[in-house]
Amino acid sequence: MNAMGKTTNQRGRAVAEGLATAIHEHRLSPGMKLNEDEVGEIFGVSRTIVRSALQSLSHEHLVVIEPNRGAFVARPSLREAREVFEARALLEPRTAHSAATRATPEDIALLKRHIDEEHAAIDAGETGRALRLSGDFHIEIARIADQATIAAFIGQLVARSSLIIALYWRRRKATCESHAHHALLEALEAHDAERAEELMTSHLVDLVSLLDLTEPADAPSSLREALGAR
Amino acid sequence: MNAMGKTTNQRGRAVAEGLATAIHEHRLSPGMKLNEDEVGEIFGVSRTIVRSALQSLSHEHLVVIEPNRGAFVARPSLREAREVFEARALLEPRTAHSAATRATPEDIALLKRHIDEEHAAIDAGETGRALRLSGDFHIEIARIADQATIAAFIGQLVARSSLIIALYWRRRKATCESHAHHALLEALEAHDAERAEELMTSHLVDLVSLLDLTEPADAPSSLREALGAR
DNA sequence: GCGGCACAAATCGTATACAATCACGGCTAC
DNA sequence: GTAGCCGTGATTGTATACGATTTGTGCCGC
Repeated sequence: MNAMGKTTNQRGRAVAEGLATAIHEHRLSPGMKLNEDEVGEIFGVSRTIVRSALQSLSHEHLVVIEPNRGAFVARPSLREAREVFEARALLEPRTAHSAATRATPEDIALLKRHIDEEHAAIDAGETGRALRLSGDFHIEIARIADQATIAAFIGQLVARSSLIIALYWRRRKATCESHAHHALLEALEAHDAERAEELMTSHLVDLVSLLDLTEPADAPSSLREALGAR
Repeated sequence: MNAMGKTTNQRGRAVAEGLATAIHEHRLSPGMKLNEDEVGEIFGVSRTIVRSALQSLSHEHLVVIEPNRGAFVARPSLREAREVFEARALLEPRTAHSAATRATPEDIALLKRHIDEEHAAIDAGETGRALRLSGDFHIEIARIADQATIAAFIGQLVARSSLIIALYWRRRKATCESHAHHALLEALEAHDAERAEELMTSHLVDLVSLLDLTEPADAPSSLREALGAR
């Protein structure tokens, strides 16, 4: 998730990424409790490592740690949800602009493969994986823009978006945004920076429009489900 | 530092903030080694806590943890320095715009007090404290904009800017930016969002112009100084 | 005298043990 | 029958101990 070369904490990082991926793929739902012993046993590490991973994720707002109560998958509030997408609207269009001017043929090829994978996942009914790949597409664009700092922010926002989608998605239809990604790809390939910026803006608007950011997302029900689903 | 309600890790958070403040005030210089035992002894906590704090700071890019070597105060590269200010240029003007539309009389009063403190610190020759307050001014504006997510990003960028200033500041003259802060305050008070946005943009440009982002900041010399200064 | 190797000291990485806190159950009293 | 209390179990918070890795030093050979 973190774009920087954080070589530290080999194992802790692995656990954090494992959990993060599970969250991205909606296999861990918002509100779920993350028991330290249990997570440790699953990943074959000690609580020390798990603790480090959880704190790391807490710093990315994917996990909330309540003192003496434990770690839970975060449940972004309505307000937080709006803020995250406002931040994305501020960062990503400009980043797409930069990416369009810098994208190399290799970058384009990579993005193409990415979209193909996305389609394959959708066709295979792996909605979780499709969702994660969909997010990775945005992160990849940020990487192409060659702005590690902004890319890191976008990475975090995309990750949080996954939680927001889990909570506030209107209907259960699959990600219908692959067309938008394809259009973006074309703009990048043509080095049409203005168009890429506009496409990204409208893509994000579309995404938000698929969310229901008016009511506070049935708090208890989802929680019970999640806990019961273990 | 972190705008969110991170109630976790009471003590670890305290150590992290202690170290962060020291970094902001340039009492800890880039490259300095942060020995776990030593820090633990200073703050009266175990290595466990120190470790947690250091990892937290590493996540904010204020310290770099090299595997099996330890934690060091980060030394932002030239490239990273440019990126940080590009990110600020992307985030802060728009944030100042929002802040101008939302600022309450209380907010204005708070900012005024802030500027006064800043001046007082400068007059008293406490350049470290002045520098920190100068950064806090930007964070306060982000807070007024009422966008916690973006404010958190700006907070991190401001913190990193402190390290960048420590490394790349051209001459040793004190922060001459208080005038810019005053002008910003007036724009906010007048709810002149456009002007606030422009002022923030030019303020950041001015800031960068005071840095020397052309040469890679004498790496060894500064490091030796820092380590020797302990 | 200089380069390279081996050993020793220091420091980090991880696991484990213990203490503190919280959640849940049953119990009693009203 | 219900509300409140207390004990027990489970889970987190912190410290410490031990193993792994690195860095510095001294010795040996060249």
